[in-house]
Amino acid sequence: MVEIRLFNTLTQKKETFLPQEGNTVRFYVCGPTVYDLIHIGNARVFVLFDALRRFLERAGFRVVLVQNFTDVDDKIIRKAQEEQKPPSEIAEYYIEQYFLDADRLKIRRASFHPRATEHIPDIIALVKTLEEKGFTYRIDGDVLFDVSRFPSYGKLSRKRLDELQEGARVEVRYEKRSPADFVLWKGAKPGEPFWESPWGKGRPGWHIECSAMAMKYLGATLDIHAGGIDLVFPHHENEIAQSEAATGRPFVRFFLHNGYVNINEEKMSKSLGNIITVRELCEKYEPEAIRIALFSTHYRNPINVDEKLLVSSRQYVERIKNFLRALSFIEEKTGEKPERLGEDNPEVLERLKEFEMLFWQSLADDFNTPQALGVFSDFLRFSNGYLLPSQGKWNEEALRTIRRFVALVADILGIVPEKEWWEKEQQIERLVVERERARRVKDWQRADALREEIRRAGYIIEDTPLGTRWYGEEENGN
RNA sequence: GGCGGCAUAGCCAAGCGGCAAAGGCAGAGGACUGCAAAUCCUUCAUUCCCCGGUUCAAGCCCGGGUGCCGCCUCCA
Repeated sequence: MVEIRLFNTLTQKKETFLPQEGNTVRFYVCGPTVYDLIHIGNARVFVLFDALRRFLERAGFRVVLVQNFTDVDDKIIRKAQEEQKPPSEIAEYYIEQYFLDADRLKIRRASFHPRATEHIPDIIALVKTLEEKGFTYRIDGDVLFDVSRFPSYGKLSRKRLDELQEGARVEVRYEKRSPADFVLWKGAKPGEPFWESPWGKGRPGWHIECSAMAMKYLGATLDIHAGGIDLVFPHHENEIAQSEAATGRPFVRFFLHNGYVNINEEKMSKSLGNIITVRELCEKYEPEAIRIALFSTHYRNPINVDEKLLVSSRQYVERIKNFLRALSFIEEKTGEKPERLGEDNPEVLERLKEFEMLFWQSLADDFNTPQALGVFSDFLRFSNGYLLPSQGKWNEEALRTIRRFVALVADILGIVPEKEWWEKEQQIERLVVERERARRVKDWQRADALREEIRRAGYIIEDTPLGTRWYGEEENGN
């Protein structure tokens, strides 16, 4: 197994990754606030860290992945008021929508998807601990965290409290002791959802839920905590403060943050009105193409999503499909006639193993997906050449190795079209067989007519010395 | 004001001191083919924003400059 290195925001360096204990990886990803459909920026986070998790699993680790839902918060309450519905209904609805989109994008379920509202007692207990240890103070119905009591505050984002004060142009509704102090428990205003607590009716503050749930499911110290780079400050900084203040132990060993998604060179934001939802993206592009687009830039760099990128990614999916067709075709033909199976071919096997190793190394080096895609491209070209019908003979182990590598890539990156697509393909087979019959009697007119019919179904055919293959034409989305 | 990032071919994008600068998309030529498509082969940056420096050796390190961008405020 190769050494896995990951860039740790805490140290600003690539470090060798190993779990704190045994081979279990305790992995927490900040999930969505469920007040709207998820957008491509959210998708980058979830696709990325789901893939990292799959990679770790293939590397032999047992990964416990926790991804929360923030299901009580100002934005949800606002939306609920606008729509005249209870906040819980809004949250429930968008959680369902999240899973629809996530499934569509082939994002696997986390081990746990805890919700803030289902962990109120845990949150209250955590705030209480902080209060008992003297890290809090109260203003009106709110409980605040006193950052001055936590000397290493700012260690993640490399900010100093005095600098924060200078730059701060925050408008506060009351006098906090420091602008960086943040709310742990928020007193309820009329009409807002609330829970009973030692401090009266209220709800969790903005950061405390992640600490409470992360520690509940994963223990005091996480191996990996991940999210978008915008969460570094203040969200993750605050999580560290409150968690470590409460437990006296390090909260996170590796902090991983991915870069922004820009749309047509602009930051994606509500105010610019350039949000692209996963929902609308999926109408135009298949999930594999979207994933390839997201993987085409290293995760820590900003990625610019535009039509060009998506179209180029779609072309790449077409290439993978063509390769899969060629592979299945040869597997079939060698299955039919075992004499087409040749003897050993050490150079081919060696080459294939090299691709696998390079692929693995790319991902092990701070999850360098663009490089991994490069390796996969080289593999595709090599394999396509090997699978040329004119080769005449193929080695059984080589074919198996090719299959195995594709399965590995599919399993980790999820960029290989799967069953659904393949089954659809089979429907076309009848027509192709019929056309072959026509060609055998040199009935070109009939053959071309059949080709036209196949083309209308969205497929293009190709004649080879071993018989006819067929390809999808410019398939997109769905 | 404080902190950080990025600048590589028409477009996208790896590269983290060492043979002729990955890969994708687009483009060009060839092979194969009844036609066609796919595929394969070849080709496509004497050069990595600019200027100095370190080194036997630099997109890769150091100094300076220019240009983008982000964070410090809810945000993935």
